[in-house]
Amino acid sequence: MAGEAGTRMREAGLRVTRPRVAVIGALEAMRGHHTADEVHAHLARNDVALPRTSVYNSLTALADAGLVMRADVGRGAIVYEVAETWHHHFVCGRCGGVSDVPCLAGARPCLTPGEDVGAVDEAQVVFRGTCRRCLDADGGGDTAHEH
Amino acid sequence: MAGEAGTRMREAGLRVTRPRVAVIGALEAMRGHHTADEVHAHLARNDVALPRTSVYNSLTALADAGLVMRADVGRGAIVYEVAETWHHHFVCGRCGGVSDVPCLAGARPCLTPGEDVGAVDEAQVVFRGTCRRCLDADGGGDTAHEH
DNA sequence: ACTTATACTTGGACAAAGTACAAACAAGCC
DNA sequence: GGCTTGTTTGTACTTTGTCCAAGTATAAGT
Repeated sequence: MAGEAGTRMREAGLRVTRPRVAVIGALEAMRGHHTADEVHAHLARNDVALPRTSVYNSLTALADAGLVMRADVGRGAIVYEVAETWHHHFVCGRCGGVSDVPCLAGARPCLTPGEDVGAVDEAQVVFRGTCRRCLDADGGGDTAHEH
Repeated sequence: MAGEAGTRMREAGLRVTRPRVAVIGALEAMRGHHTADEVHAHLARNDVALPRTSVYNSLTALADAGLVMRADVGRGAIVYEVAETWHHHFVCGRCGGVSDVPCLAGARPCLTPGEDVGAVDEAQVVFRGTCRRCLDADGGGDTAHEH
């Protein structure tokens, strides 16, 4: 598992180092979306004492190499996850939870701007609203939007 | 102009206060996308000394009320602009510039997730890539993408 | 296996962006 | 004019992330 990640790193032109292996391992173990700090905490819990800076460095390197997916969902911090397929995110404004939304196209960029703005590498969509759980917990009473 | 903004605030159930009028006025005067700090600096330049906190408060209140548009383009800070029509953003990874991309649908939410995730209020799309100006300035030399 | 170049790590300090809180203030209603 | 309550304001603080310089270890060369 760690060896497999190492191979992918080497293929991406990255050196296989302890922090990177640890970080990608943590993301695989945690599943879902996590901030740099959450990765750091998870590692600390598992007796892998990496400096905060190293976690940031590793995440940046791995994300740039395409081994993990970086998503800014406007929750304050950027979240990372192991990259399988390209997808989008739904953010609940009430509980802050992030869930995946499969990308209809599957490939990047999955949308194109109507105009010529330059070279588009990717289009990230962030859906905002209230998740099903918060909706249910609330009884669905005050759903009075009037944009 | 300020009166007109005041009316809209009152309609949105907000009190019309000096900081809010000043902030919305600054955004109208500046046009384009600006961070809270840029608004603060603009006001300071025009002899309107608001505390940083008040700028944040006002922007948050105005954005929540729908009078200004909040966009997280992952440039570090959130940018605000006066809300006319719903649109998306293109962020240049080289120069950090933000440009508008008209929304094909025009109404919110302009996209829907394929799945049922809850109540979706809006879908914000962030296009990332290299803007035309940077592309031209570069001669298109090192454009080596290989996702 | 030994050596070497250099990519990477590490720690500490730093900067930016935003939030929390409590007291003072003022907008809107009577 | 006076009251109620939403806002403002200033300070302090937290969170998130970057910079730097010295040390370390990876991968390649011999």
